[in-house]
Amino acid sequence: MESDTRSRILDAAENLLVQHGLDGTTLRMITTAAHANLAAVNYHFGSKEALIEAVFRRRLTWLNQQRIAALDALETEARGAPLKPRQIVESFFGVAIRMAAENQGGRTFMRLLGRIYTEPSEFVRSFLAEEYAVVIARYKAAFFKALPDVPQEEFLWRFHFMMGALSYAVSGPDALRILGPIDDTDPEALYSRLMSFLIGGLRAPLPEIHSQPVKKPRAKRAA
Amino acid sequence: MESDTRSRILDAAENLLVQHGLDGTTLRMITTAAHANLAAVNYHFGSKEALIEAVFRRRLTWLNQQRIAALDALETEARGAPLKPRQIVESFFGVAIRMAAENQGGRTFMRLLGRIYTEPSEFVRSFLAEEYAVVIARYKAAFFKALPDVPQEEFLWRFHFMMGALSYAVSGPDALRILGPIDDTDPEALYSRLMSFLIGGLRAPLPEIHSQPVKKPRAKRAA
DNA sequence: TCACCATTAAAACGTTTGTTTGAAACTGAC
DNA sequence: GTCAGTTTCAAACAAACGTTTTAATGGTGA
Repeated sequence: MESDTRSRILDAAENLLVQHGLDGTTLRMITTAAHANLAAVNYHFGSKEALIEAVFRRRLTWLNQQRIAALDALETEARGAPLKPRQIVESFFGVAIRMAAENQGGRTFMRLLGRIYTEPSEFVRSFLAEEYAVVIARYKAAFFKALPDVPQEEFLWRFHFMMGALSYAVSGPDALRILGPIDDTDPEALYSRLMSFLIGGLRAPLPEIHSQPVKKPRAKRAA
Repeated sequence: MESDTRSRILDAAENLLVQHGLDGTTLRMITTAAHANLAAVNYHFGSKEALIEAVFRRRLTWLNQQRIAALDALETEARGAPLKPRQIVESFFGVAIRMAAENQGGRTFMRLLGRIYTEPSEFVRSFLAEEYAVVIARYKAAFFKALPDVPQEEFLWRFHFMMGALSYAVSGPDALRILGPIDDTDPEALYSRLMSFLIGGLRAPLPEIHSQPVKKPRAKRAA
């Protein structure tokens, strides 16, 4: 019988981590919220770091599997033909947005993931890189096949920018309050808005890089 | 004579905060790095929170003043005519990117700012909102004048997405390593890349929001 | 030289941190 | 009912935290 104390702790930790950060969240806060004993964390997970890793792995593995499955489906349907850039972007970011929209837990996790992504903590990056490795490779390949004339580097940068936009998109009402009163209660609208923005950014004309010789004098459409 | 212990502490804190976060950075780490006594922080700033606030205010006020000055210059030149959306975006984000490109301190600060922006800590948001209030109002107005048919809400969301992209753009090599080896040593190239992306996202067709009645059945160019 | 002020220094303050301990409580199998 | 194995519990651990205190230091004007 899978102890449900374990998952109560995971849920509580997820909620508190997104609210107070990695170091700001204490084991006592977590165990109190989970109605568990303080020692339960070290018993079930071994250490605080191990708990944090478990919080991320629990949903991130599933998320990236969904992404790969989505890409598989697209590629099967395409029968070897290159995918449209829009399809690729939608499958990658759509899974994330959908996860954030479906239930409160997914929403919390996506916020947490967006926050953690830029955290330079070494133990975080080690398992993040591990979790992302295969999915990034797959999407990189799909993209290069779709747009062979767009330099890999250019795509990676845009992908990176898109991750930033996604992170802020799910960051919750806290960050938004700085800009003034905005309604963020409609996940469907958020999905549409973010997708428009991402596709627009992705298809923007390639920049002219002045630091090194540019092949074509005129900027051209990327997609 | 302005104590230079004070500014040594500010510099050290800036560097350590971006690396370890707000709670992960201790006063002992800061004072050691600044070659100052532990008590110096409480003497010069009063508390750890006050120090953090000083770290942000030192550069953020200047940054937003630059933004307002840039907008002033544009509007003077336009003589009452609406600005181009591209000009507005370039003046807002260009200042930031330029700050990150000019020296190591500016680069560190922009990374720190991008990280802190989504932090739901109350004391952080209170002075962040205060610092951003006027500049946001000015840019909101300029934008509404430039694109009167684009709903305010739509613009705010896109602005928010753009902030996310900027945050990740300056987030440094740490986050990038997840995507694989990318060269981020060229600030000029980064500027061009981000600008292309932002303008592309900004000018994307308005999304169709299905949750509520949409005025126009066909998506139209936002700019 | 003296007194005055701002700054630095070392030491200690009470809390809180993650972790460990050893006993108690519970579980299912025989 | 007993016993092994798992899980929970209260209590304590050393270490590190932000802050405070008190004394020493260094320079400036009278």
